Amino acid sequence: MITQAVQDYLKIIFKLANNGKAVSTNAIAERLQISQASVTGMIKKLSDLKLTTHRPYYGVELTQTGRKIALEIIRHHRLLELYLAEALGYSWDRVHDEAEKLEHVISEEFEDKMAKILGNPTADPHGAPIPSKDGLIEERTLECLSVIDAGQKVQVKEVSDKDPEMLRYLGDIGIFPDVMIDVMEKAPFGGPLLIKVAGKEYNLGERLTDNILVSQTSCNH
Amino acid sequence: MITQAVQDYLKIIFKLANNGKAVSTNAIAERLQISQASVTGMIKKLSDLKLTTHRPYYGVELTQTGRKIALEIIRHHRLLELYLAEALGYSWDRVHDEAEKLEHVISEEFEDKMAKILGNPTADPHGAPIPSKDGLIEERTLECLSVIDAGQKVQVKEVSDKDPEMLRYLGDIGIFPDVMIDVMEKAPFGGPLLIKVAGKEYNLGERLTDNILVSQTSCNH
DNA sequence: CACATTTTTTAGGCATCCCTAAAAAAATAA
DNA sequence: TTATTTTTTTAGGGATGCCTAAAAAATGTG
Repeated sequence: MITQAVQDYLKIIFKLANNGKAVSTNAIAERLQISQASVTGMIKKLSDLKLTTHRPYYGVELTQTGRKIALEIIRHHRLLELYLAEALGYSWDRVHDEAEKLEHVISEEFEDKMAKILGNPTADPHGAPIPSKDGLIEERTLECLSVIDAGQKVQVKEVSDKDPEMLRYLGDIGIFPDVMIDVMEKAPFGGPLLIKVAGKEYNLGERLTDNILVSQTSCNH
Repeated sequence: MITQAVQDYLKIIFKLANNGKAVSTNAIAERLQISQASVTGMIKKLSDLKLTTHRPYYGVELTQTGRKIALEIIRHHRLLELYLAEALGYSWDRVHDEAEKLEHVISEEFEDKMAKILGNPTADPHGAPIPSKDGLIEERTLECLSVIDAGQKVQVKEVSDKDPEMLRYLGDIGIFPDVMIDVMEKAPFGGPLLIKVAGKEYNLGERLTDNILVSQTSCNH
């Protein structure tokens, strides 16, 4: 039985793995805010279910099946975020928590109907790619705004959906996916970044710029 | 903590109580398809939580708080059914199962947004009344179509949402809430009812007519 | 290499909510 | 009233998924 807990583990393992790296049980525990011992137990179960492989003191990796399920949940989540924003009028800082609960219970039919109504979208309101129905996800190599040098012009591709307060601020200053940003100045030692968006200048701290993913090649979306 | 199991118990107790009658643990067990012993245990817990009162061998009743929660869940369910039908294009035989899962996880905000989009509706696609936000539900005294005598003209008010196959058949022959039905003949001993809907005649068995609620005073809806 | 630190696992428990089987209480019938 | 039947409860367990505390394995340091 694929319980909600199992789904959450698979999802987090997928996200932490990034490009297929093995994930420490430690990292999983921290992301899920549970004890390390609990993770050990669950990982054993997941591996019995052939959803993960585990080499102790090395890390956890998803199997083909585990990855498929993870992507299904992520598809649910991101479609839901977009649907909540578009169809129900949610502000983009409130979609994450609602989607987090709904993603585990909606049916295939619900998923398909949302996708159809939204025109088979490829990105959620925060710019994150929506996996396709058959488990493919766009791989992109984006950079944090925090590592961009002064004088560069970049395009916002994605922002973190975790912190509602941050999202509200970003919305206030007009930072959304696809928006162009001029990096004017960069203070040393992780100091703030002076940027220009839509003609206005702002100083952004590192906690913010770490959560904004951009591409320098302003490839058209 | 109001778990999903608790919500399900409260909802079923409310439905079985009908007009505030005490409900046997037995009846709850049957409706929830679980053992009687399990119900006894849960009822003890619900009563500890002050959500029900229980007099052994007499029955279970909801407290004020228990009733409030039950109506909240029922409101969620019925709003969801209507939303799924109206906004997502679900057929009316498929909304129940989906709503059954979603009702436990949607937020107040989701509830409010659906209600607003739907124009604060008062009935779900099967005609069942939607409780108001503050926990009031329309009380009506309807009759089963199965008890109506030949020669009567009645208005459909509500049909059971439990059996998808039945709903598809009812839809096929044009029986929906608000539709008028002429009862032409009534065979004795629970025999079929000959009815006329929209100019066409059909023989309906008791299993069907027991699940169609009508009013004789064709009060305008 | 031996010791300390970090990371992970094992051991033992707890809460929830379900189960079966047996006992007890109430209702019904002879 | 006594026996039978029905209904409900008690007793004892199981699965899931979390916990803390202690043990074990790997890694880093002098």
